[in-house]
Parts: sequence; C-alpha cells; structure tokens
Amino acid sequence: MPELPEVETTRRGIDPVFTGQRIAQVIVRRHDLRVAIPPSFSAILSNNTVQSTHRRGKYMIVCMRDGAAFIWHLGMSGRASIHGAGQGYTPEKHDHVIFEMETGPRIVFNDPRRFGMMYLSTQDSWQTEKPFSAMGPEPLGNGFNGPVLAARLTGKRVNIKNALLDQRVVAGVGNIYACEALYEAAINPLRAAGDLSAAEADNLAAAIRGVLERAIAAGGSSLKDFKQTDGQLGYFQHSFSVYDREGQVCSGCACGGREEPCIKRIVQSGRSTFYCPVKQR
DNA sequence: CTCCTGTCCTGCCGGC
DNA sequence: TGCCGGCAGGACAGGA
Repeated sequence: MPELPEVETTRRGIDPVFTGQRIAQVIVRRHDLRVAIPPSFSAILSNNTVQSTHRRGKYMIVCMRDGAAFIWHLGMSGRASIHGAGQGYTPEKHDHVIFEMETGPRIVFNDPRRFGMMYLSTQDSWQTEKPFSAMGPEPLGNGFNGPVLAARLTGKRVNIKNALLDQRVVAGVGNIYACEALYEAAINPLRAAGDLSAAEADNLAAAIRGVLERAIAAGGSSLKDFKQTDGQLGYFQHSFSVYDREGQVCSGCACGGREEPCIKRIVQSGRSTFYCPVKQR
C-alpha cells in the first residue's frame, strides 16, 4: 500500500502526537514482522521523549531527545492510527505495536501482512545505514529534476517502469505512482530506462513530483486498507488516470473517442503495470 | 555490477 | 454456500 504520499500523510498525522511528547510505554504485541522488532525496542523508547519525525522515501524516522531513533516502514499493508486520550482502546487484530503517550493518546501500528519494519538506530547514524546509504533523491526535494533523474538512469537497460520502482533511482515511488507518472509524462513503461531523452527525463521528473504532491494533498490513496491516522480514507484513488483502470478509456489522449478501451494491464517483473499505449510512446 | 525470480504474510475477490 | 487460485501498495536474498 503505502508509497511516499501515504507515508507522508501518516507522518503528518503522528507528528503532533509524537513531537515534544514523552512516550510512557511501548507495547510490542508481535515482534515477528518481516524484520523482527529487537527485544530492546520497548525499553529504549519507553520513558523517552520524541524530538522530531522525518520521512525518507517510504520510511519514517522518529528521533528521540537522547539521540536514539527508530525507523518505521509500513510495508504493504501497514497503517498507523491515533486513539485519543479520552477514548477507550481495545487492541484489534494485527495491532502489533502500541505507543502509549504520557499525555494519554495512543499511536497504534496495525499491519495484517507483517511486511512492515521497525528497528532502532541513532540520529547520527541512520542516514548512513542500509537502505538509506544508497537511496536515490527525494522527489519532492529542491534538487530533484530532469538531469538528476537522467543521471540515475544512464546505462540502465531495465524498463523505465521497473527502474522507477528501484529506490536507488528515486526514493518513495511505488507501483501506483510509477504508473501514474509515466502516463502523465506520456512515456511507455516498456521503454529502456537509459534510452530516455533529456526532454523526456524532464517531463518524467516533473510528472513524478506533480503526482506525488497531488496525492499528498488528497491524503494519499486508499485502495483496500490504507487510512489516514484519524481513520479517514485518502481519496487520490479517485484521481487515478490509469492505475487499476484496465479496460477503461483514458481522458485527454488520442484514443479518447475510440470504441476500444485504451488502458491496458501488463505484467512487468511480476507486478501489474497500467498504461495507455496510444498516449505513452 | 545489473537484472530477474522467488519469498515473506494475510485478506479479499472472482470463478467454479 | 464453500473452496481454491490469483492477486495486492514493498523489499530483499540469491542466482544467472
């Protein structure tokens, strides 16, 4: 589920509950996620005060006042929800980790498929560790543009769709937004990544940024299970141009008036790609 | 190196 | 109604 917009939506939801507040207790109900939560997780974070929250790609980083930090990835099916101080709370199925704040509210991590991750790091070292040390640029950052993207694609013979899913090329793009950005940039997902022209790389970088920004503004996309931290659904799924729209007619392209629906679904490296072969060349 | 396949886990949906 | 296969937003290991 969660790609950059959903993770950023989640981070914005938990930030006011976390930042500047003390965690009274961390309850780990299940430690056997995709990567096991370490035994010391609760002890290090309980009775510790949160200094700040951050996002890098699809990861959230929560920094503590004493220099510790923890890394949080929502996997495919994870989400965070906030239960207010006055509300009762009974753990539901797949509620794996509960942060009980000193002031009363709880932040709950629910993840049916358990592909999510939570692990410990430090404020000084997390950026140089595993996924982050080789991670590509932030697509919403000032430094992301066509030339930067083109440089990351140089020499790559994989198709551009799969290249966009590679977090070393650009951070935070997943299956939905890769499809949507390629559609907006009118680039065929089967094209070799290294063969894009400078102009196409410009268009693609702009499309990635635009799609992600609009998705964040819409509170993310809710396909099956994603919800914002207050339980509201995101609504960017209503704005998809091609994703999950196989057999429909896309808007604003040369095929618009045809009887034959233009949006196709193909499989690339085992994952669905949706695109319009008329618009995307 | 690069690239592709299989795997982790649960839930849901469509077909029979 | 019930069972079964296929599929799902991600990331990583291992092999070619």
